[in-house]
Amino acid sequence: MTRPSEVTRDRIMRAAERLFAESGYDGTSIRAIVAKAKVNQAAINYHFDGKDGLYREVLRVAFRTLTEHQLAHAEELKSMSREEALSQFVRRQLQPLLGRDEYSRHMRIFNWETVQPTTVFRNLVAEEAAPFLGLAGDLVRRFMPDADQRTVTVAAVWLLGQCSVFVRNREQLAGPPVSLVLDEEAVEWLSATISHWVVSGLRPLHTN
Amino acid sequence: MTRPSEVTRDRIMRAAERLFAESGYDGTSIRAIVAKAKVNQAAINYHFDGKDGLYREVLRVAFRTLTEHQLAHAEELKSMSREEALSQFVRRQLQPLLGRDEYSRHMRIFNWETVQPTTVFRNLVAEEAAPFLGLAGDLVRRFMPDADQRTVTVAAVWLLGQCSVFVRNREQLAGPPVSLVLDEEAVEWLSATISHWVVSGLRPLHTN
DNA sequence: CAGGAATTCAAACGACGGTTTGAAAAGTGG
DNA sequence: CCACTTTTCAAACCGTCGTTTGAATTCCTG
Repeated sequence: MTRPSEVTRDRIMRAAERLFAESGYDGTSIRAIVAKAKVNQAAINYHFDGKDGLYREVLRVAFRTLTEHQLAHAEELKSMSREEALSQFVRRQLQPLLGRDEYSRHMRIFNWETVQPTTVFRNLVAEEAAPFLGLAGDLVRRFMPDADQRTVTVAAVWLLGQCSVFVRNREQLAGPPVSLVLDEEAVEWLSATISHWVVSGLRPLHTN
Repeated sequence: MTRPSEVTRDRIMRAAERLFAESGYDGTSIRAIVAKAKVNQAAINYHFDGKDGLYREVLRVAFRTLTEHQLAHAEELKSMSREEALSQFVRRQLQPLLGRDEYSRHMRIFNWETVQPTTVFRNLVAEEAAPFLGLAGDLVRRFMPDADQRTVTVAAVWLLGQCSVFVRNREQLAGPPVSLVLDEEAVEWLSATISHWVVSGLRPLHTN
């Protein structure tokens, strides 16, 4: 309702999103957040009911913007050929490799959750991951129209894994012994290569 | 050299390995370790020079046993057909899906490191991951003998990613909306399916 | 078995974590 | 402009953390 209180709330959210992405929940102290946001220490408890509530909120908006961002292009994919659609999907998945934008920050927050998910995160996944996984499922379904549901679901996870291994281990892959360069050209090549492997891998399943 | 001190050292190592795997470095307190190991609190500082030193040691043996476990079967793979070798490799990668054995504990410790690697871990990877990645590279090389080095390296990472997505997200995949069952039969089927996709994906690269 | 080194132990230390407090300041509506 | 609510603030509180300490105990060796 009131304006001035919203700006501190926003300052906290911005700082928290960056710090949580950088160091995770445990690795980020309230004092670090308020220092970056230049607000008083008690402001977090006042506006978010403590660190938990703040994290919950950060996680919530990250999840929302991410799925919206993906599902917004779901329609476009349907008008393409299955190969082109899958290629576009892979390209979008590898996008975080490029920069330190909002998208890659959100991905990084989720990465912190993969080892030992918060209850908050578990619920978000159970509720909101279904449409996203369904999108991936629809993509692979076009390559295996006669496959059973389990195969399609596994194929969807499998597809996501091929992209996420590069996104997740970006920083390690950049160093030795792999020393992967990650400029726009390289990411484009990577997208094309992976897409090709995926398409080739899926196609024989229903032609054999 | 002296015997009795070795048993407390070992008790600490066992407890620490389990707790670090469960909750990560930050999430595991020295007091929790000594409680589980039933030793005095100061024992960790005496035997390992503090929490850092203990973690370093746990990480070291985990890495060693893991790579030894993999490289021990590297020779066997060479006598198989490329398809069979790759299938065996995938099967081995998916092994942690089954139980809470030592192998999956070690994998879990490494998973904690993927988001923000410790210096200790970075060094271990830089030093000792090369042979393991080389093994994966050799496997895919047999499917693309004429490919350049970058393509082979990326293919090796790509291969590992297809397995690790299931290992890493095991617990989440077990719940909704995926609800993946993970008994021996299911893991066997998963290995076969992924192997098939990988083989089909790689093969056309040099036949086209 | 004595002597010294190695190991165990309970207790405390200092630092840092999230949260609470109560008063001051700023904003808002009549 | 005044009463009232909302928001900010500095300080302190309380718990947990990793580490240190110095004495007690156990172990090994000559």
